[in-house]
Amino acid sequence: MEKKIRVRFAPSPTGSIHVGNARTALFNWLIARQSNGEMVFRLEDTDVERSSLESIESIKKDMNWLGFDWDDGPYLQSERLELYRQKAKELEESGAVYKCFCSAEELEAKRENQMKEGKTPMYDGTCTHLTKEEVQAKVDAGVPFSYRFKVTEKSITLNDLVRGEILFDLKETGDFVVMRPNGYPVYNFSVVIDDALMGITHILRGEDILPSTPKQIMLYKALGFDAPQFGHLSMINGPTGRPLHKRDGATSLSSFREAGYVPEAMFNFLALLGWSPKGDNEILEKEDIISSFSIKDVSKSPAQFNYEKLKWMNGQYLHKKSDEEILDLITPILSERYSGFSSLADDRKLAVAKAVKPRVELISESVEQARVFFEKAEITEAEAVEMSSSEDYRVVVDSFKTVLANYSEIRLEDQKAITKEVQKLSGRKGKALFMNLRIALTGEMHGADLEYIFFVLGKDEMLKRVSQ
RNA sequence: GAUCCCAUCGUCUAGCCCGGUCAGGACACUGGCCUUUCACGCCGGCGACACGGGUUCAAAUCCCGUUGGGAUCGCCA
Repeated sequence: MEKKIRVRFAPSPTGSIHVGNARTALFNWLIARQSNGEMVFRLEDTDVERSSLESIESIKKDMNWLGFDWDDGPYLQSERLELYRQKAKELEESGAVYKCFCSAEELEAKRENQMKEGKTPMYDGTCTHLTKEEVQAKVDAGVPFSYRFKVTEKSITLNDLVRGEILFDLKETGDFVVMRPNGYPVYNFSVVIDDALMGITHILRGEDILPSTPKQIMLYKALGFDAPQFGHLSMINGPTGRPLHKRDGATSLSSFREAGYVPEAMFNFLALLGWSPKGDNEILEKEDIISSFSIKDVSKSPAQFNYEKLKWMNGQYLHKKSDEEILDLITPILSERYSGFSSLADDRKLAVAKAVKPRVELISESVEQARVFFEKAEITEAEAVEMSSSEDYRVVVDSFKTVLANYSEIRLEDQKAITKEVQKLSGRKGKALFMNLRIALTGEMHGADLEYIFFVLGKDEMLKRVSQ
């Protein structure tokens, strides 16, 4: 029987989740959920300088928002330091790693030199040749040291889940550090130990770490562990076609949440970033994505983050929502922006939601789309200006006032009858009737259905507006 | 410089493994329909196999090369 799939999401808590990481997390989560597997949540906080508690909270919040859950963790690497140190000692005993006394400055200088000479920068092996006595002497003298892994293999083959077989030439790979002098492990070391000990079977991650995968494979071997299955996902490009960068606009998950994107849309969009479903339909429910996702259908080439399409997709999800759901979403933003919103009766508020729904792709756009219900715009459009000074306009408005006098309360279904009466009284119909009414009431030539405008504005407000 | 990855409409992609369909879909753009306006929706249009060789009756698909883009080479992750 196949071993149960166990994946992990292991961000470093150095800020809010980036969409690229979110996509990676999603793919891992998907293969776990579709196979009754497990998800481990681990925080790679070995970089003391950049890690923060706030970041951890914001990551959890983002994950919850998207609907990712985990079965194990969160683990903090900073709490497992003893483990890494112990493993480093074991490797030293087996001869897989050795103490390196070179200082950061020396190494930096050497590296620059190698670059200048056009050579591949790699460790020159200075400390490999130290005798036991020399090592002991330096340790006694208190010279700080790191542990370096001795690369003996000439090449490594990786069978990548998305890229197939890859052969790495290790001739130019120098011995690399696994433990820093301060006792903290380097990424390559702690991931391997944690992934192995936590029983991770599949690792889907960005292709930016593809080049360090052979190092990790060597570490697995040296430590006596079986390596998991790796799958390297392509990078995500920004609108310029270059890797997505902060200057391209929003890149953190939280910024999308704050901009009014709904999690279903984000989830769907992220899934399509490199993966494509079998059929023609791209709007997919979470359950559909879970059941149909396959790592085999993941693209090898980079995907560009298409903000336009995300927005469209968000609109698709918004349009599918009930009026009540839309009302819940727009209430905070509209009550803040328009003082009149809160005092509206519930059925009027719902009418606003109904009117706004098909016209927005982003909840934030409801401010603009609902404006008509709270403010009359100045008539600026040339054609509107022209119409509003016509004889038709005066006649329609006068008739409208007359008809309105017979009403006290306006119900949603009254609009038809009212306009019918205005038509009879004014003798105007079609555009001359409806467009003039619209302009008189809203100041604009386009916007929500008159039905909703009549209902939400009510008699008094309409009278006020047409007299302006 | 070295190692590795990638290459189909403007963008994301299907098709490639097992050569033969007008190279299919989505966003964007655009024409029309629906609608008392706009929006939504529906129907259509525009638009791509990076280049060069080879194999073959036939190549987006198989092979070789070229070019272009990207990642990495760290005591960051």
